[in-house]
Amino acid sequence: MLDLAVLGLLRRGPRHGYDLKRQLADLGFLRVSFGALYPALRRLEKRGLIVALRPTARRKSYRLTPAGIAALDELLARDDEELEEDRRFHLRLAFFEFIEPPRRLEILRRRRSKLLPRRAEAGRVLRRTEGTTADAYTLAVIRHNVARIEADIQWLDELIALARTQLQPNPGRSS
Amino acid sequence: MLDLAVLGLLRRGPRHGYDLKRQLADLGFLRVSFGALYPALRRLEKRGLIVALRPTARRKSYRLTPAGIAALDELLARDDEELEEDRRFHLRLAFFEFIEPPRRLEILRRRRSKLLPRRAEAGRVLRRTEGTTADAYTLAVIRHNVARIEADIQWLDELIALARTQLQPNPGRSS
DNA sequence: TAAAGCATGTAAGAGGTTACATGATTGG
DNA sequence: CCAATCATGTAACCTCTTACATGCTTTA
Repeated sequence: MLDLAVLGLLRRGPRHGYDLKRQLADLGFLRVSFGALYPALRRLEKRGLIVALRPTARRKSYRLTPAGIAALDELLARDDEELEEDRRFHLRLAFFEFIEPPRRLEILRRRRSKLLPRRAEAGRVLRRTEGTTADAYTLAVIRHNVARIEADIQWLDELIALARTQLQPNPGRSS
Repeated sequence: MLDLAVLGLLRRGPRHGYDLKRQLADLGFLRVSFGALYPALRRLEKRGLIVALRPTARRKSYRLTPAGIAALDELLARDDEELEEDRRFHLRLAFFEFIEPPRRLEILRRRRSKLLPRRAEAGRVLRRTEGTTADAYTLAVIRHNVARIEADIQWLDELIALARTQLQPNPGRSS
């Protein structure tokens, strides 16, 4: 999770630890402490996925190695996860620029197929709750859950359509 | 995090571990493994917050103790968190039925004040990206981020209005 | 009665948080 | 020059995931 985030950010260009933490927070859904970040950078460096640029200065910037790029590609392609589904998906989304169009389509479709049963379950919960004496507040929360999943599915449909056009931008012509 | 979720679910009535895992998954944003859940139950039992009902049967159901209710109240009231902001908020929302109306209003307003700078930052990212040669895809993702935060803020405003009416349901009368 | 699902649990290892320690740089 | 912020790092502790082990209950 953190590895994926760090490799993805470094793919955009060299960064130092302090800066990475800031950008991680800017993603909105991934905050991390220095006690997690610095050891993670050491691990990645030891595995040869990143290298420190100026080890002697005040700041220690890191750059992705070819092996790091390959590792990022592998992490972005993988999708067997059970836990942390939502976060991983949003993280992939943040780094979609580094994913090939055909793979994007796969990821979006898989995500859609995971949201469908959730919408069904959320709908069941809503119908079940509407029959009880739950207060207006609890109902609003449940309704919002349904609406949010619904909106996400619709948005996914738009992205899937867009991804399909990007698959063959100009049929009949080259480039 | 897990403690809060378990205590909240048990506040609705006695449950056993296997069932708790299912209901946790039904919340949509919190999946947990048995290797985390069962030790967590033991910890909570050792702290006197929950008690096992029928320790000899196949199923081991737990019930909240008065100390458990107090601990839940304390966890729901607390809001100093930096990490896991979004998840904790959604968890609180799921257990809003156990929070006093005045406290609800506090929580919603605090959440709102945390989303505002995020919207600002997301907007900056969008304007910055629109000026570059980013592909339609990346742009759609960024636009969606802005739209999602915007929708969340609007929804919060509705909930805040609702919470205010619940504060004094019938002004002028008692109960 | 065999298979599938229910249900609880433990051990090893990975990774995270919190708290602490340290020093450089910038702004008042 | 002093305070605040930038910046990196370590150690203790805790919790989670993964993998494994075990036994009960329902269904075909």
